[in-house]
Amino acid sequence: MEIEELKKIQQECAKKVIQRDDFEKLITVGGIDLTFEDIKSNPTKAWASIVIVDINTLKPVYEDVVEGLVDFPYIPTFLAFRELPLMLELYQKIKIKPDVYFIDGQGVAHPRGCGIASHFGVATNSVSIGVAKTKLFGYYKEPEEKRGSYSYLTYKGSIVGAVLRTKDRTEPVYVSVGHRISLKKAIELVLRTSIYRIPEPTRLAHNLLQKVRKRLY
DNA sequence: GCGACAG
DNA sequence: ATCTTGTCGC
Repeated sequence: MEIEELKKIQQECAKKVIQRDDFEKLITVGGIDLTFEDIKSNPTKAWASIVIVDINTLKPVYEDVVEGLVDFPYIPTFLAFRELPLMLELYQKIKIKPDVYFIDGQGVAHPRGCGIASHFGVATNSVSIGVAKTKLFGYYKEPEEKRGSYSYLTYKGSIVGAVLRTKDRTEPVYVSVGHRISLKKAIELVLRTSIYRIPEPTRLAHNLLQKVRKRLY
C-alpha cells in the first residue's frame, strides 16, 4: 500500500477522535504492549499482552496474551500499521474490557493527529490514552523535577499532549489523548496509576511479555 | 537541503 | 522494539 494512502487513513481517523470525557466510569485500566521474537526479520513472530488493573489497588485483575505474525516494518509516524493488527486480535480475545486503555505510543500528538493510541480507540470505539517513553511530535519545555509536574506538548499554537513527570527526578513520559477522554483526565489517570516511571498497567503488560518471549510463561 | 523520527 | 552485566544513585 502506498504511503499516501496510509496518510489518508490517518487523516480520516483524526476526524473521528473525540477529545473530551465520554465515559461512565474509570475503575479499570488496561495496559497493552507488544514484543517481537526477532525484530531483524520480517515477518517476525510477535506477542501482544494486556494487564488490567483496578485503579484503587493498582493490582492486576485480568491478563491475557495473543501470538501472531507481524509483517509491516517500523516506519516513524506509521507505527499503527505495524502494531495495531495484533492489538485488535487481543482486543477480540479478552473476556473483560477495561474502562480505558493505555497504549504505548502517541495519541493525537502525531503529525496527522492519529497516533496508534487514537487509532486503537477509534477502531474499537473505546477510551484510550497514548503513553510514550519518547517524543514523536511537538515542542515543549522541560517540566519541573517533581512527580506530578508537567508541561504541554504543542504544535503551531495548539496543545497536542503533555510531558509528565511520573516520578521524582526521572525522565518524563509523553501523554496524549487517544480517544473519548480529555487531556486533563488523561494526565490525572496516568499519574494516579504510576508508582514507577511507567504506569502500572503498561509496566506489568511489558513484564508479562518478557516472560512470554523467554518461554517462562 | 538538514534534522527529527512513537515502537 | 532488541542485543546485555555490572554499576551508580536514591
